[in-house]
Amino acid sequence: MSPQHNPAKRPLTLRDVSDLAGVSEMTVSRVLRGRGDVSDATRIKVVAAAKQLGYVPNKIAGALASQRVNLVAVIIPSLSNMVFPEVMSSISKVLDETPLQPVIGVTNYLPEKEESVLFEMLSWRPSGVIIAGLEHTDASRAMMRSADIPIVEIMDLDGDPIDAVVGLSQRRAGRKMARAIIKQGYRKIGFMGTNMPLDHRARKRFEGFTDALAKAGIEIADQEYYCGGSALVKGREMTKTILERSPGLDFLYYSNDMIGAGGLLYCLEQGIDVPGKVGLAGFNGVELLSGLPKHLATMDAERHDIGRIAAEIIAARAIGQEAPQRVELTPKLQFGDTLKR
Amino acid sequence: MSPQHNPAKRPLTLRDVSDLAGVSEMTVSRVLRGRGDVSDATRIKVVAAAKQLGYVPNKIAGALASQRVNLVAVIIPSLSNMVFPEVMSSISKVLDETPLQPVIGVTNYLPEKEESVLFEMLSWRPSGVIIAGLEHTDASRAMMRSADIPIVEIMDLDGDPIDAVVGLSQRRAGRKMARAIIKQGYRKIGFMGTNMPLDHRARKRFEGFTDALAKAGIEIADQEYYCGGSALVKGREMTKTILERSPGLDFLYYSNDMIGAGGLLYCLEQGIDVPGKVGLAGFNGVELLSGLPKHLATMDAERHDIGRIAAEIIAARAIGQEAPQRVELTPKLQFGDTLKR
DNA sequence: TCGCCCTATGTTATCGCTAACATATTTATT
DNA sequence: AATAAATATGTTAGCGATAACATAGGGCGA
Repeated sequence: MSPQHNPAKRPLTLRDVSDLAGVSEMTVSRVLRGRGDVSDATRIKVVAAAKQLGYVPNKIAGALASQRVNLVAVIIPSLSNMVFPEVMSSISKVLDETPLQPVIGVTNYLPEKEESVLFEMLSWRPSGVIIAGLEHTDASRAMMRSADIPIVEIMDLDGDPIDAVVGLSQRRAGRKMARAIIKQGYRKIGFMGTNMPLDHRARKRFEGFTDALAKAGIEIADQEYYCGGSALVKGREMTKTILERSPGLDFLYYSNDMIGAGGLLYCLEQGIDVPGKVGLAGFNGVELLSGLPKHLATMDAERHDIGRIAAEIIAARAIGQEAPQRVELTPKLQFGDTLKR
Repeated sequence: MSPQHNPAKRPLTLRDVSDLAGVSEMTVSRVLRGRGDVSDATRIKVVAAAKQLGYVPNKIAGALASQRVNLVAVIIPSLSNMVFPEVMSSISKVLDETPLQPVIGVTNYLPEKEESVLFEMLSWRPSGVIIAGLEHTDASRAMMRSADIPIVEIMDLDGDPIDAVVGLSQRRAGRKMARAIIKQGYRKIGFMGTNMPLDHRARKRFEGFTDALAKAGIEIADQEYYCGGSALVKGREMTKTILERSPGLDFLYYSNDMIGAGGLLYCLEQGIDVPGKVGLAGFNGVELLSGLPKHLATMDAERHDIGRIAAEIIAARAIGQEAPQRVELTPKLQFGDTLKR
């Protein structure tokens, strides 16, 4: 019984199904949503009719009538940083067990784009919002505040949340790494990172990092920034540049693992003693790293937990349950093979 | 003039704005959509009122009334294979110039999941669908056929498209690589790939590959499959395994660049002469590769073009313009440093 | 056997917006 | 100045579903 071709090319409605099944529209609606009491006989008739016609319900009409939309807006800065697809996949895994569905919006780290994406998404009246970071335009904050749905800001904790927040203190993560580096006796420390003033999390990590160094009376000895291009290549290039310019460096801290991996490969090729002469560390714990000849020291950002917990909060609140307002995760330092211990 | 708090907690409607502005709902609607003639004086009043209230239009109601939804469903198997985020970003770039907006659905390579994701998306009545691959369940095909919207299947060409198709012949790509390898004199060829029967594109590439080898009287000398885990690590492990089991191999073909990169790193560490003693090649041209000590031979899958063209087709058809039904792209062989020439 | 309650179905009235048409009010054209 | 044409606004009637209420039969206890 394959779907019949609809001759009028008019989109199918409940009406078409109810006519074919010989019942009312309401009964069809009940059958297709599995709500209310319907006799087995009618149920079977209706299901058969819907299938025969190839009927696909119109959620737009359904949502308008029921004032319920089972979508969750997930707003992230980028898809090319693997961190975000990973967060997404944990979110999906949790929401798959619920009637909720994630809808992704990408901001490219631009506040104005975030604002427009948010506006667009809120205009579909989602059941909740998961959004990366705590920095938003005033208009964005106002929209989220007045939307009257659960909002979960993720990844970061250093700031003033709108509603719920799940993440780690990026400043503290930076400090933690700095202390570990100092403790191992490294003193002439170089930093490499993205030249992206709008990546607030990287910025805060750097602030925490320099902060802890300062407390130990140490200053960043040299630094280098990049933007765009293949992170692995850039890491390699920046490392070459910085080491040639400041041969005395004994540690290189990278704002992310990808450039760190590039740097590591460069050092290994050059026969530099890692971590003896120069120590290296990145941030994020990307899966990729485990395939390299040496394991880069890094700090796991717990992003699977972040995604999972954020989704759980939305799911709980969507059915009227209580949920935590603030969840702090603790990044774990992984020494790998590039940080003495 | 910050958004006032809505005391009744009743969601704002056009009505609220029109009351405040002292005009009819229709006029507000016209102003906010920028359609029809409205005098500057009224426009200013209305915009001010909307802003003051923090009004966000309800697209659900709008879409139902206008029978227009500016969403494009993009259905892909996975986000963790960087290929798909890259395709997505080209799609977004094109759609950003139009009123259309992409909505992502992920199938995890499961046909049933694809079917349910598709059903879910079609129930929102999108303006078009971009979907990876040509293999779908009968129900999925039926749904797409009767949806009466442009459907663009991407990435692959070997099969029977529902509507439009943009991609490359995966079989031909496999054959092309095989011929290049044979031409350089390699004869004992090992293959490594994912153990994923549902990745039809990888399967077809492999078929094309063995096909071309067979024509030259050569058979795959050994093979190894993996599933799950870090591709880079798996590539390394499989390479070790296969080289120990079949020391006579003079070429290793990987079904994707990530495992290829792992294999390359392994060979370099082992001091194996690449490409003298053993040649290597992967597939996809991921950006990552350019950061490795040697460049892996690969074949660029043209995925930025694929995304761009698919989006252009949808955008053209959405405004009633003609658009190509079939676009074949030709993958470019990149010799890199791991395939003699 | 009466009335009560449960089950299975139908009816009616929105949900918030926009298309299409109707109605002023100006401006242009001859 | 008279009429047509354009501009600016309002009115009405849905879009396709669902919530809430209404109703028709059956079964069952007393």
